Amino acid sequence: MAAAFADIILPLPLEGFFTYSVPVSLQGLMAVGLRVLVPFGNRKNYVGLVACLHDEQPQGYEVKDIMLVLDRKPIVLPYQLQLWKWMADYYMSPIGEVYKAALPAGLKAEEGFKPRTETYIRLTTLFQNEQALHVALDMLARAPKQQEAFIAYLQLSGWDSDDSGATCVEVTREELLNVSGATLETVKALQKRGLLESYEVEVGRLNHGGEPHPEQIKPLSMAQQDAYNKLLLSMMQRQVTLLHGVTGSGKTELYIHLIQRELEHGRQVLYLLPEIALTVQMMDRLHKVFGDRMGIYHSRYSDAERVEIWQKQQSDAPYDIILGVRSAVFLPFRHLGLVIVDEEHETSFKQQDPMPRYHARSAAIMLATIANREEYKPKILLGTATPSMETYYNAVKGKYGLVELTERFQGMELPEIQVVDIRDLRHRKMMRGPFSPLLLVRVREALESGRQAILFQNRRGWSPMIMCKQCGWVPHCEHCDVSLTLHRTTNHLSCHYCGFAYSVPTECPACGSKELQGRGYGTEKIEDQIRELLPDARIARMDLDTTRTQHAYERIINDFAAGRTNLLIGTQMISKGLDFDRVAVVGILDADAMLNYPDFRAYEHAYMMMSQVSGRAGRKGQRGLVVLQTRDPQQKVIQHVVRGDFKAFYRELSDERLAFSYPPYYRLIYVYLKHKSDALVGTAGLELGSRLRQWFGGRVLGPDKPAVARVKTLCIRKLVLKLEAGLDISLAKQYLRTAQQQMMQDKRYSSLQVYYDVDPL
DNA sequence: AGCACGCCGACT
DNA sequence: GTCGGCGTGCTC
Repeated sequence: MAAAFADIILPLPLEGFFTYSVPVSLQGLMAVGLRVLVPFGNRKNYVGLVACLHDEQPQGYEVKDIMLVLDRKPIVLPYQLQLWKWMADYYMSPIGEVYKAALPAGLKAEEGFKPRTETYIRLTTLFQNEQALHVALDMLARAPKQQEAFIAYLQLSGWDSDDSGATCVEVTREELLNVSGATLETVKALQKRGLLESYEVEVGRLNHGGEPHPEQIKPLSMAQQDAYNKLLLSMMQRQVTLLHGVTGSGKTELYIHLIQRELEHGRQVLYLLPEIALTVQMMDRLHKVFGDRMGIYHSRYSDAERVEIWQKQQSDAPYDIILGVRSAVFLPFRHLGLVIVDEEHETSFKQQDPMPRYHARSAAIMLATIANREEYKPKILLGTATPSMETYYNAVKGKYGLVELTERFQGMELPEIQVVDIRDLRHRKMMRGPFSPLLLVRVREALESGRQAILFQNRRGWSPMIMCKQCGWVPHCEHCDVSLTLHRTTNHLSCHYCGFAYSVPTECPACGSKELQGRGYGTEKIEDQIRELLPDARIARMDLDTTRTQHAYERIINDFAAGRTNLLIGTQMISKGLDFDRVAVVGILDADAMLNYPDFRAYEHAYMMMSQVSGRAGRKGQRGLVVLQTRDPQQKVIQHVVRGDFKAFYRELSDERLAFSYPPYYRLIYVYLKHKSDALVGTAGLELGSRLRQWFGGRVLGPDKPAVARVKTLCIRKLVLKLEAGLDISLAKQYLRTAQQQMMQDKRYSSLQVYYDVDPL
């Protein structure tokens, strides 16, 4: 009965499984979903995952033995493996890459993870009596810092002279340091004197206290209650429902009621949020309601914490709710009832750089389709104020249910949007740098009346390029075909594609001129210029550069939310699901940059970004204002944003998408070729193109050089495949793979990289 | 992805 | 004559 061979998934970018033999001694321990240690190559060992057990003797190579079985019970459930396989197949990515993305690193490492410990401080036994303590305090008379810290310890521990000291409260070292203001050195000195000693206690990283307070669930407004009823009805009829609610309509409150309902039925909830929107604000709000029944799965948390969540979800007492980012779809659920994908339109739900390039929304729908099939089919709720084209299309066609919330909670009004023609103003010399007079006046008014303002410029750095005034020379990256962005705060030029930093030249290497000037505006320059115009403003800037460190992001948000800063400048980071109460004015400085982006999604993304950032304006009591600066006020996307008319925008854009064969009417697959040699990647592109045209005919576009044709010293070609609805997509992918394999048999292409982006954003 | 093997340049 | 550059090919 016991199987002799096991197909193993290894954390490598290699296609398929690797077959190992199961030594007799391990045969009783084997099961699908366990981790095993296996040898690979000459000297490497890897932690792999058992995908399949069988008795089929592999041919053509010598099979190696599994060395060790690392788990008693499977850490990956059968339905999860099924999800992995779907993902590998659908997104054309090796299953090893899916394995790498799915499991936290600690579970793939050879040495297990170490439990975290906390350092505690206590009195040594010698000093656990009143008399000894007096001696101790006398001893410290000439060491005031130590005495202070010692007394602080006694207070914290609740040491009472009536008491023997045995019932003291335990004190962590960190707590002592925080409360007493003493340094680590001082405490160590006390240990050296033999007064205090430290000890380690293992701590769970989870369960930070706080009981559920179901009474805190707020009652729904009339409009919300109506939507709630419709949601329940829709979710009975359809697997996926879209909740289309304007910003500030109180979608979160609806989610809370739905989550509560799932918990009452004994089912689990997965609440997915985009990376950036998963803020302390949102975590606090849900934690207040659901307490320890909710766990958080976040990339800003340490890997060890993610390992613990994974293990807890495997245990008999898992979290009922997981609030998490994209990768939380990989967590094990035993009785999933509902997946909420909040801010459904957010592009960060699609993984871009390391493979697999998966979309968490699609993965969640697949997850619900295959998980717990026999008892209950989980439901999916997609929530947003600006649905993606794909989702809205599915809702309009009736594939998804659709529930709308059209009014803001408590009758708050949507902001007024004023369009400003900056081309005209520039002609009349009325612009102050990047700011129109209207914007400046309104921002100044807002700040003077104790309210706040946000300036949105979707470009970080000082200026996106510098140019020689004499000869027009522009510095480019050595590794990528892009101009370098000037960063003045750190005084360097930076490539936003590979991250490489260069020093700023003092003179033009082409003509020797010393006049190099920045062209265009990034957030740094905006900050600098507004500081000059509004010297009293308390300004904060939020972009990739100011949020590099651990808590910088939270600090900036909290400072602004609390009013410690009153003018926030930022990139698209500031448009995402943040609630502020005092924002009177939002300025969109350069709408055209977004609209002119060379990509079929440019209008969709521009509409989303502009409406989302506008939604930050105006909350309690006062209607907000958005100043939208553009060179083309009649531009149709801008007009739709001004009217806040998503449906009209959708109709118009979807007509265009149909006419030009783009999603949601057609599926896209991008094929990328990369190689050091531009000539080689050029011929490879042409060859693959003609091979693909044999199968797909006119559905193939390219090869083309993408806008940035070289990244990290690799030259790139891109082919686009447009597949109409109803075409057998898995067959199409088979053709793709076959064409690639056939071409790669040519030895010239052996070091050519080929990869795919299915459903690109 | 690693890692080894292998074939050409500048060093003790 | 050797050390080491990274091109090529393989890993159950």
